[in-house]
Amino acid sequence: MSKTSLVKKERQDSLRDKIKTNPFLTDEDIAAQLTVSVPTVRLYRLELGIPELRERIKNVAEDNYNKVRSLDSSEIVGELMDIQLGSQGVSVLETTKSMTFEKSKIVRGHFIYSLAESLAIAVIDANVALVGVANIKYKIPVYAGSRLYAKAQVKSNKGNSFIVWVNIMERQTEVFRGKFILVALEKSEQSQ
Amino acid sequence: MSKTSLVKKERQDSLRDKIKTNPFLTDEDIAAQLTVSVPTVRLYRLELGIPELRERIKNVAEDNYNKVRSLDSSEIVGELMDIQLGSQGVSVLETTKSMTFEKSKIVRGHFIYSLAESLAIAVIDANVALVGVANIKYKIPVYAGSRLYAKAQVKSNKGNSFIVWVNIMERQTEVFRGKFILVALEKSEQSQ
DNA sequence: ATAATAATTATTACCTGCTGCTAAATCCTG
DNA sequence: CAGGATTTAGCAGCAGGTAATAATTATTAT
Repeated sequence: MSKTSLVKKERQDSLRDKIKTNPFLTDEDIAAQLTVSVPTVRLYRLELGIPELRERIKNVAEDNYNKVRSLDSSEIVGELMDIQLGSQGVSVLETTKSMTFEKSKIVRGHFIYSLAESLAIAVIDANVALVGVANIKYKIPVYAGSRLYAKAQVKSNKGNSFIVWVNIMERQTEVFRGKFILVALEKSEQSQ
Repeated sequence: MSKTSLVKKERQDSLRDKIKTNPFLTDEDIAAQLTVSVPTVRLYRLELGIPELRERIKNVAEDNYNKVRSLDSSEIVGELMDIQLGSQGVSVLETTKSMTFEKSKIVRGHFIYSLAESLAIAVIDANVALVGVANIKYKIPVYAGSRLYAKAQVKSNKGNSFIVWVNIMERQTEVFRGKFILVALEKSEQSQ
């Protein structure tokens, strides 16, 4: 209400912003940026319910730990349930809110694609395989919380070229189907 | 060389594993799991060059901070450079090591697909759009560190259905091309 | 069996980035 | 100038360590 309150509010907003854009700042860093003392920063955080640096870092780490596993660096997206190299395979993905479009709550296509693509690659009996061509169809939208079953079948194999069909089901409904033409760069140990 | 050395090595391997699968363990937790003392765990970490819990958490957080922005919850994969709704758009993605297959160091297709798909969706003049069909071709492999330019063009628009072509270039070379058939669930504010 | 060596454990001082608390100083407004 | 709001200072204590030293406990070769 008073002039001071406005200044305070502005500073608190600024603090919130700074931490949002960079959660790796110590109270000391923030104090310097806002030109207030460290105790004031702590007071502000307390008032705003913003946790300390280490908590924030931990939150970022935890938030992303599973996500990243599910999409970034793991060798396969989803969980491999069953596989017969060179023939067929099954994998499963539990969809979550973080995979959806905010507006529509529908799971982004690339998560479904990734499930299919990585299964197609896994099912090939080769050390290194790349997708050359993919023809895919999303048949019905998928919402967060669905459990997606992907089934891949190797349809043909001529030399280094493989054709793999992948169908993704949610319960009894097919939500996706795709044909992948893959190229093996290296055959499996078996044949080396 | 000695029997003890083997025990030690096994324990150190086990420690490495445990931390790899769960970097959120304190030395105390680890000590309990290995049934050794806390100082031993510290000694092992020192010998193996594994940093302390807080460092590890920070690394996970930092590693993923940008990635997640680039692939999970952001509305678009890559950075949108230019867009004319309903007509065309350009986005850019810097590829990193974490996007590659470990063995071949080639960028996983789904990152490229995601760049293309999200640009195709962004370029449509609709609030909510979904991919129905995609026909895509990966022309040459992409390695970590490449800067990928994606260009999307809306080729046709009949009712709620759109056809968008996306080409992805690395320098002067086309690495990917795809045709997306999209369906708009809701038209943009403009037409509402 | 025993000295030598490796491996493990204990102990202590110190560090960062805090929390929680109390108290003092400063600012602003009426 | 009183009086509340706001800011700052100062201190004890905490988690999860580092770094260093010393003591204890295997293990092994001889």
